[in-house]
Amino acid sequence: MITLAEENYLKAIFKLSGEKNVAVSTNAIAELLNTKASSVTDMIKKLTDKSLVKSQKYQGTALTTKGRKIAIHIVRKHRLWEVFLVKKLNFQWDEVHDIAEQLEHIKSPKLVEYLDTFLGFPKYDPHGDPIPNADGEFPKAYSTPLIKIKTSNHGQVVGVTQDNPSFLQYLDKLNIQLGTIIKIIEKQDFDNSMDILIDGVRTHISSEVAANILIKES
Amino acid sequence: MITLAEENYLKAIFKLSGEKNVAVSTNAIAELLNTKASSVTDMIKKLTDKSLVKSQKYQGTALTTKGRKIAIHIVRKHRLWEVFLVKKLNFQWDEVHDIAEQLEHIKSPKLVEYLDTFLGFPKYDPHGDPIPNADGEFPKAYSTPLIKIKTSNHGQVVGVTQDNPSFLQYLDKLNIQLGTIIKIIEKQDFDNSMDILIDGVRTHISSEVAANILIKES
DNA sequence: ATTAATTTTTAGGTTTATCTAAATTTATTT
DNA sequence: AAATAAATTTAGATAAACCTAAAAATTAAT
Repeated sequence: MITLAEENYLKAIFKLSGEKNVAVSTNAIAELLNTKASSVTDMIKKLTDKSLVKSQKYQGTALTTKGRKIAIHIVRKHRLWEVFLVKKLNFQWDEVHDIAEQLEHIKSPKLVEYLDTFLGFPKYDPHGDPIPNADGEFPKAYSTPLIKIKTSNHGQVVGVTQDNPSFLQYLDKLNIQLGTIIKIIEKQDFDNSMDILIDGVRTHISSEVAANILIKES
Repeated sequence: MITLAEENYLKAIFKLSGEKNVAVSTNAIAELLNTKASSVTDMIKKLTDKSLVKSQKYQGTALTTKGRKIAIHIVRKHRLWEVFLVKKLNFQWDEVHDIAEQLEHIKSPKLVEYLDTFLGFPKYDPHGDPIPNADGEFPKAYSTPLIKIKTSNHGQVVGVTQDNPSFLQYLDKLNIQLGTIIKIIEKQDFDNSMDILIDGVRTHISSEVAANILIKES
């Protein structure tokens, strides 16, 4: 049995080590979890005993295959619940994080898969982050949500992750269609909105719209 | 802040004391929560300090208005989540208890109300149990335990007062579901067991089973 | 109305996940 | 390369929620 605290540590190490699964420092984990380095050392010992992380004294900590699998599963749950909260319960996308942080710890293998089915197997969460499938595989990066594209980069619209009429009509009005070339001019940190260039015309769009447009970078 | 353990104690005391909010014994709480009487005594002290229960040494424990309000809110969440799991995610009614037991502890006032709206403000959960509204009021009760129904009378199954999987599966086997019409044919005084008629078929059930089936007389 | 049985509480421990403070190891400066 | 700074670990405590065993209070039985 994996405790709630253990799950949070695995998730934190996963977040810090990213794709490459590099070793992360004790202090980095402590800062992310708002706890003390000594507490982290204690927990790392426990996770090591359970073969969920590999750690060398003073040299940092990395997830084992087993630990990584669990971490990805928690991320999967978190992002699926976020989709549920926004798409089904009509939460704003910036209200859902803390609730998903609780829901991600609900234990029931069936629940996650039923929820995924109910939501129509979404590939991205409301923030544009990719949702791993039941096998822990992330969607291949043919496309990236517009919101994740870096300033001054550009790419082609290859899809959307929302299909309600008002959203699509709004895209029409912005002259955004499949194949449209979009360039990021400027991003606002405080609300994640952005200025983009479409056919030489500068337009401002909200983070919510940007999260639902899929781009193939070029 | 109320902890998960505290919430479970409040819910247990609420379940045991029922409508009348009578004092319940330490042992009864311990048995329901699969814990020891000494642990219950410890927790009662803590809940007393927080003004959530009132307790007299050796004389039992009852909820305060504040404690009762919290307990009812947990029941509300539990039952709304059960509706979600059965109606939206297509779980069977006998699979949802353990999951709802986890979901009921998610903290977010908005979440419960949005969920209620999403579900269309249901009045009963999949087991026929009433769902209190946001103000903690239960829909008016109109049911009687089968065991209290007089011989030769009949009525319709509108709920159960127990939701462990083996009980529910047993009901399935007896062809007893919500809406089933049951007539009392004969009662055994010495053990309170009874013979009943379901769809023209005579069946014998124990008092324990009869005590947990809610009937609307007709 | 004593005695016996049961229930409840108290006393003292255990485990999990924290913490502070001190010691140790590694990294950075001069 | 020695001294200083920073990062990490160890040692010892604490609070929550549980436990066992023994003492105390209540209830039931003779």
